[in-house]
Amino acid sequence: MTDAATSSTKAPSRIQQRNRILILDAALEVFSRHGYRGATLDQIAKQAGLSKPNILYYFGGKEDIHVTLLNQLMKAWLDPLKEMNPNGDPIKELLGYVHRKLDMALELPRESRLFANEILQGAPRMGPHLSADLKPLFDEQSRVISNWMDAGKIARCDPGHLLFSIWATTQHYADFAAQTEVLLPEDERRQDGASAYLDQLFTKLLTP
Amino acid sequence: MTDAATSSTKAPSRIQQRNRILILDAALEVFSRHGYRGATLDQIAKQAGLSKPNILYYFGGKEDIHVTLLNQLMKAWLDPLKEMNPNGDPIKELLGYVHRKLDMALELPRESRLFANEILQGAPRMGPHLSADLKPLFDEQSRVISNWMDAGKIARCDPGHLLFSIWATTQHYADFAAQTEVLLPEDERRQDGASAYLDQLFTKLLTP
DNA sequence: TCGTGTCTTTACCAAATGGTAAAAAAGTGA
DNA sequence: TCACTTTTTTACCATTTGGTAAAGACACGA
Repeated sequence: MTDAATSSTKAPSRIQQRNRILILDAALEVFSRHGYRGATLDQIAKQAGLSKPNILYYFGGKEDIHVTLLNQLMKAWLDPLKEMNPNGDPIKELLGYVHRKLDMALELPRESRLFANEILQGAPRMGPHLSADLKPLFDEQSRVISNWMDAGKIARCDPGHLLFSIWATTQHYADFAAQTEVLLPEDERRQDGASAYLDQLFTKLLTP
Repeated sequence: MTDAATSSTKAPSRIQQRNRILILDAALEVFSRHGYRGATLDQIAKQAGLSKPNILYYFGGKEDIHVTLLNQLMKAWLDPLKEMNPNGDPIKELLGYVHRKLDMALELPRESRLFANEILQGAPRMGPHLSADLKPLFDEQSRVISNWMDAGKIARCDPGHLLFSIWATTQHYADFAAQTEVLLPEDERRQDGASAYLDQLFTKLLTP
């Protein structure tokens, strides 16, 4: 057999599991910093502590690794949005989403940067995913928000742009960390600062 | 003389001016899409309609082109922030800044993406600039905003995070355009949508 | 302990990449 | 027109990059 990556046949061995995780973790680090074209297999190999040919034993190639990461990412990206409950308290639901997103950005900055890099480059490998997976969910949740507004439970605003602004403000703390770290003195950089501010921002917007 | 880029001696010829602009414009296109490492001189040369050695006649190298772009960018980036007038009407001044930033993002998306790429990668070439140029201005304007709050002219909130959220929401429309273009149907993608929404968002936040 | 399949390394490639040398071409002023 | 400078092209080069072939090393059940 030439490729351990083909999950077609049988269960992966202990070593396979460990090394695939090692590789994906290293690749996440490198891709999220340099983008697809800027990343090299040698960097990934070094970061993973494996040789380059060994990496190509587990994955079909550079693109294969990148695609695998992007697929994993898409799931983690959509889940918090799905958790919004149409029957819950609207403001609580939306603020809950804001905080979930912020926590994700702060805890998984590499994933956030990987996503940002892909979109920055025009989403060459994730365009289809966006249309097929994100778009329907986006439309659905936009309608949920719209209904809340129709019911007078939250102030009226554009639901789409509302979601954009939630994404923008939360992911900013991961994607632009290099900037915020320069601008905010270390003692002001605690999570609660951002958390409290975003709470205030969106509470004021949504309160009727 | 070996390098037309050395502005040391005398005024640049018509051809020099034209070609340097051609190259920088092409480089902006390529760097903003692929980041520093992902961009190649061949791409830039092709985009500029010049040969690679010809490009290296005008610039010392890949890094030189990139640094030149980054320096130009920093100026354009700081100017809108400088325009905030401490003696003007606070809400008007801040909303004005929001709109200036949004206009910039929509009119100069490549510049915005170049900046985003650089920060995403950890600001390896712009860190010093951030500390030396952006930080003082950031601190100064934070203080101006703080004073407005002390005077009771706008609602109290964290000035630093306020600026972050302005940057995040406005630049989102440039940096994540590939995403918004998928999510928003063409007829809803007009600038006024974003403009009106951001106006509402920050007006509500700042109104005491 | 042996054999069979799994994993890793060594030694390579062809193409791409940033960059250079030097000659040819094109301007330019007298 | 001629000398002189500026600009562009052609022909390279060393290194890096994604990827492969094949031989070794290793694990593990019989």
